[in-house]
Amino acid sequence: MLHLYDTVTREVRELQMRQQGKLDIYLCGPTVYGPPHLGHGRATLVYDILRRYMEWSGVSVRLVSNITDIDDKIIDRANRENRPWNEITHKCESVWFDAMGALGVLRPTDVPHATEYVGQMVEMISELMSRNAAYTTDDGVYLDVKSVPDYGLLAHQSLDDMLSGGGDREVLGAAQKRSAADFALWKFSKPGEPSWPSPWGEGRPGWHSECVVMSLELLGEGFDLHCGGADLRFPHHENERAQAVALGKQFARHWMHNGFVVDTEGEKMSKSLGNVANLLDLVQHYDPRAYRMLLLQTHYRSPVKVGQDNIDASVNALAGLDGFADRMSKASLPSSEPDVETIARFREVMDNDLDTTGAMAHIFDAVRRSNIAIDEGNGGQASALSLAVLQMCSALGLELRAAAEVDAATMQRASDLDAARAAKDFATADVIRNELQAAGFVVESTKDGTRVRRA
RNA sequence: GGCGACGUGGCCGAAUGGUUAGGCAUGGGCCUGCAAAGCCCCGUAACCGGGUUCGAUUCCCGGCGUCGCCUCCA
Repeated sequence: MLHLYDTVTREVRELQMRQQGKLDIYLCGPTVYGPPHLGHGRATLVYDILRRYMEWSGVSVRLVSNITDIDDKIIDRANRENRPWNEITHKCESVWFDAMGALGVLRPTDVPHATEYVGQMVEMISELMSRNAAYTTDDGVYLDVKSVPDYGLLAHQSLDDMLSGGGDREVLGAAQKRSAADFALWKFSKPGEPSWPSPWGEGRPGWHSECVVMSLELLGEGFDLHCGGADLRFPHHENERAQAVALGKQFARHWMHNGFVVDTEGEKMSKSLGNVANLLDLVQHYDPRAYRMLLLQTHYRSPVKVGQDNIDASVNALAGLDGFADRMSKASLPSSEPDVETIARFREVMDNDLDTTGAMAHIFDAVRRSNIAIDEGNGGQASALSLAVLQMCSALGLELRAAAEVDAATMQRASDLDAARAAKDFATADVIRNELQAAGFVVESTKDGTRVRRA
């Protein structure tokens, strides 16, 4: 049984499912107005790991993750570049899914777009109006947060405390708001801006309204888990929840938030600080699995520093694992089942708040035990352990790669090398090895012959 | 100002009131004709000051430092 830290209760507790064996998750997706950055990558990777682990555990997962394809930022960019706004959103969405594909992130089971749910959003806002929880101003429709008694549940701060602070922050929106914490449900459009009809005037939905409508629409009341980056905890998730409460509806029953990606100085990467690193660069310059590896070796709630050293270490660790997969695939081991105890222990570790760092330690341990078994000629043990390793990695979305088959000519040179060694003609053997290495191969001579693979 | 997190060996990064995290890097060894791969070993880690305790990196208090949230943000 998976136990997860819950942002509301601030404790690790069992993740309960409305329906046994079925997990319904809502993950806040991207606003498509620019390229994905490392932070987006972390969030999607963390929940991809959760999803894969649950599915591997036999749970059927429905993962709804939206695309916010109407937003002020999109309009700003369209104006700036003098392009149609939906050309930008289409382009960015396709870049997004390409990047996620490269990272090995499974496509969500549902990808609702905000623009497809505007009608339902208008209905929801009408309901809020009729319940006296919303009001109009010159520039839009706002939720009256005073109508939500436990507003601040996720922020862990009372409304008064939140309003008293803030320092140098500017309260955005209308001066006409009843309270500074009130937020826009509907924004009236200016001429030329994309807009939809509503009883209050032409406009577009507010960000917080999209997710509450789409999550309730697709998953229904009291769905199992709502997740996203820690920066969405407040105000976004707080405000989604506030709307649901004001509607008299039960919202998510468990809240999960992942930690930030920080730069080498330890500061959060954010667009406003300008220290974001583009995810596309990472995916292009490194084995994309390295990012998953790095995240697996960090707890999902801790900040993670992504830098050259870190990525390099992950690349090297991955190379070790791939080398192991390669060794096992060529060792002609007897067939067997994955080692039961090793798998059981893995579950135990993972069920404790997705302890992937512990799980990785456990996997490395199984690799070592498997290597020892093969060195000792215990093929059955080696096979059971290596199958367990592959299964555990796969449960985390980490696909190990045995080296690709090499061409026949190279295989012939490897045989030549072995022949030379057998004849104790080491000079020739060294020449052949140098030749193969120069051609970019890793050459490993063992009792069972020489293994050649691409570096 | 309010709320919260964190400060671990060269780097990254966990758990934990007392006995090995793990990865990467470095060094030594075994194996090997030499390599590579694999395995083994070493590293005398816990920001500072008090306190609780037989015993604290782990709990409490205080300090210092870093970071996050308090309506752009994964």
